[in-house]
This record gives sequence, structure tokens and C-alpha cells, in this order.
Amino acid sequence: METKGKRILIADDEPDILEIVSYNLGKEGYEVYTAKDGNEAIERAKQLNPDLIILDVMMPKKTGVEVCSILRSQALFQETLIIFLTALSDEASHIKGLETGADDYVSKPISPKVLVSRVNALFRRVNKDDGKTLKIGNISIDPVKFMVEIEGKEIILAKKEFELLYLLASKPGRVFLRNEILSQVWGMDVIVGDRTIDVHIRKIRQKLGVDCITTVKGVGYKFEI
Amino acid sequence: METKGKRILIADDEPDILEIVSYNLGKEGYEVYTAKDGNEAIERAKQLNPDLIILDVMMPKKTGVEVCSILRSQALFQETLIIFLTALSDEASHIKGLETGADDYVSKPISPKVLVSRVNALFRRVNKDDGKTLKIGNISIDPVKFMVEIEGKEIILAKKEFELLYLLASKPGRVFLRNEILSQVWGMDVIVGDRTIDVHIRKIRQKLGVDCITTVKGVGYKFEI
DNA sequence: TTTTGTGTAAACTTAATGTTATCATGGAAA
DNA sequence: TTTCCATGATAACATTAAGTTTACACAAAA
Repeated sequence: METKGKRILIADDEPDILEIVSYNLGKEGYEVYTAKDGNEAIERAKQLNPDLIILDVMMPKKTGVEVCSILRSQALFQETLIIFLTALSDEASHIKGLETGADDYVSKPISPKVLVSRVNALFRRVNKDDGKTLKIGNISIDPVKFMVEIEGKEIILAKKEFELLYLLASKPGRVFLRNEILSQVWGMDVIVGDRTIDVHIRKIRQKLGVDCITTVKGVGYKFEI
Repeated sequence: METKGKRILIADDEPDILEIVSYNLGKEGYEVYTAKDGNEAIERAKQLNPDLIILDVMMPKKTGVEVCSILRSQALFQETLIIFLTALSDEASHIKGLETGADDYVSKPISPKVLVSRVNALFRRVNKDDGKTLKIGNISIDPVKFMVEIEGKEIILAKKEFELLYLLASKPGRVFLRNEILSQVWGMDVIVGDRTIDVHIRKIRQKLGVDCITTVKGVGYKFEI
């Protein structure tokens, strides 16, 4: 599940919060950018076109709710995810937030862990391909249960094995170059040896017991029945 | 996936980096040109009209960011791909880079492998022609599935065979000189014997079972039904 | 702490693919 | 018709990519 490349913009007037949240989301692999008030949030959102914007409700210049409705009025931000940070008590802005089209809200004081998991959940929910059980022939691959089923028989794959299989199976028939596989499953910046993919492929073939991964020599691998 | 013919300009003031990157991208089949400062980068970009420009952010004369925004302001470089090389810590220029319209950025210290895969990925993302299924009569040639289908029957070709067939079929009726075929499928710096093409042609004819490749004696080959 | 599972690397084997050498063939020019 | 030459055919050979196995490092679980 690569989180790489997802851009998150977080706007809050408290530097501490910016820092803590940035750090924790950054650790998850997201690209995090910050803004310290409402106007800056809008400006940077336009520059960056982030995948997710986290808005504090109480901010100088413009409140989170205002920012949200301004952004939502533009086509570019129709699909952008927005999370509000609200004071626990502030029920009113919670409601306003949902009205103006927020996707989630998190109450202060923030637990980094909670926020991170909400963010992940949001991306998972949205990312259409993500979390969808793939069914190809009598093989079903469920990334939520993290499980592969062949004719009712459950098969446990290790993490990397599963990710690799899921990638291939996500576009049956399509050939994935080794490079593509590396960058999607391992991440762009991870360097692993040449044989590593083979070994994983082999383990998958072994565990599945069904020949559904085809080698296209000199090119890559593809999933097909 | 022929990378041949793609021109890359790389600008950096460190000769070592120029050399390493040139070598690695050259090995991939790209044509690589270099510049050692911002002004030279702009000058050569205008001469060469490269497909991709890799800019070090910290350069004498003009920084990469400056070069980028200058180039981007001209119509000619609207479509040109641009990658920044930045020091790991330098968040500010990363952001500036994205603002000025960079397509990707890579942190120093550079791993040649990473850079190469980023470059490939970038070209793949952009190259629209790539992955287009050719359909001529009842023959379809799908470079994504890496597969040839004739009247519903799937036929497996080896890599070179497929590339050769794909080339010929990309312009049905057009005669490809042996020289052209060599440089497109094998690359111009690869030297292979005279009979090599024939052998591959023969294998394709054999596997397809349909006579769709015509010999134009003394000239070359063409694809036609 | 020990155990177990997972991911990666290294060394080696196997198989697929690509290339060349050689000779055959068949058509065009002389 | 004969000669020449480009290409076809085939098998041997070379090269390269992938499969296999083992080992080891590391982290999570017991």
C-alpha cells in the first residue's frame, strides 16, 4: 500500500500542531505541506493541488469552514479530501463543516495516532482500487482481510507477496515491467537486488499452487488465468 | 519500450554527477546532453529541444528553479519534462520546484538506479502512444498485454519478435528499411549481423501462421494483410 | 530470551531468447 | 540460360533473464 506521492496540506495557526502532525504523516510516507492561516491555506492549496487538506476550524484570516467552502466552489477541489480539526466542544462548526463538504473531522486535542489512522482510512475509502476485493476466475484477493481465496480455500501470503500479487491482479493481462513492480511495491527509492522480485513471484506461485502469473521474459510479469 | 531517440539534458555544476548520470541514462538508450550552469542549460535547451531536462537546484549563474521558470514561460518548453535535483533537506526549493512546474524531483545524494527509474516512469506516464493496441484486420497487437491475437487466438512472441512486429504494424503498408529496423528495434549502437533480422522475421511469420509481412527485396519489409 | 516469519542477497542452474554461420533457393539481370 | 545476390531456412552457438536454493539479517511474537 504505497502512500508515496500523496500530498497533504495542513493548515493550523499553532506551530506545535503543524510540527507534530507533519512529522507523523511524513513518517507514513505522505508529502506534507503546511500553512499557518486561512489565506495561506487557500494559496498553497492552489499551488500544490494536494490530495488531502487538513483544516483547523479556528484560524486567523479565514476560518477552516470558510476555506473549505471557498475551495469546494472550485472545480479543482471537488475531489480533494478535507478533514477538519475542531475543538471538542464546538459542535456548531462540526455541523457547518459537514455542510460545506468536509470528509471527516477530528477533535482536538489531537492524538497523532488517531489522526494518522483517520487519514489512512480516508485514502483507503476514496482510492477506488484500494480495498476492493479482486475476483478473477475462482481466485479472490481481498486486501482488507489481507487474504487470498482459491475455490474457497484460504491462502496466507506475506505482506510483500500480497502486495505484489495484488498489483499484478489489479490489471489482469497487463504486463508490469520489473521497474514498475519495484516502484509500486517497494517504492521508488528502495533499492533491492535483481533476484528479489523473482523470489517473491516464486513464493506466490508456490503458495497459490495455481499458475496465474506469466513471465514475459525480458519484459516483466502479468497476471492471467 | 524503446527509449531511443529521447533527448535528455542534464544540468549540474558537479562534473562527477554529470558523468554518472550521463552514463546511466545513456546505458538506458537515451541521448544525453549536459550543461554545467544555469545559463548554459537554457542555451542548450533552446538548441536541443530535449524531451526531458534534469536540473540541479543549486547551480552557478542561474539556479534550477530560475531556469525552470524561464523555460516554462516559453511555449516551446510547455510540454518539456523537468526533474529537479535537490539536497535532501531543501524543502523550500522542492516546493518552489513544484510551483514553477517541475514534473518530479529527486533528492541528492542521487542513486543512479532511482533516477533512471524515475525518468522511465515519467516518460511512460507521458508517452500517450505507448500502450496503444494496434488492430489491423483480424490481427490485434497489444503492447500492454504483450500479446498478439489473431481471430481470438492468442500468440506469444518473444521480446524482439514482438518489438519488430509492433514496429512494422505501427505503419501498415509502409516499407521499413533494414537500417531503420535495426536502429528502432536494436538501437543504433548495437551491431548485429545481416541475417539477424531475417531470422526474426521468419520466426514471426511462423508463429503468426498468417502471411502479413511482405519482403521488398533489396529494400526492407512491410506489414500488410 | 528464544522462536518464528519475513524479506533480501548470493550463488548457482535452467531455460528462453537472440545471433551467427552456413547452405539453399529463387528471382532478376546479363 | 546462366550468374549473381538478397533472402529463406536451419541448426549450432552465445547470451541473458529468470528460476531455484540456501543462507542470513531483522523484527515481531511467544
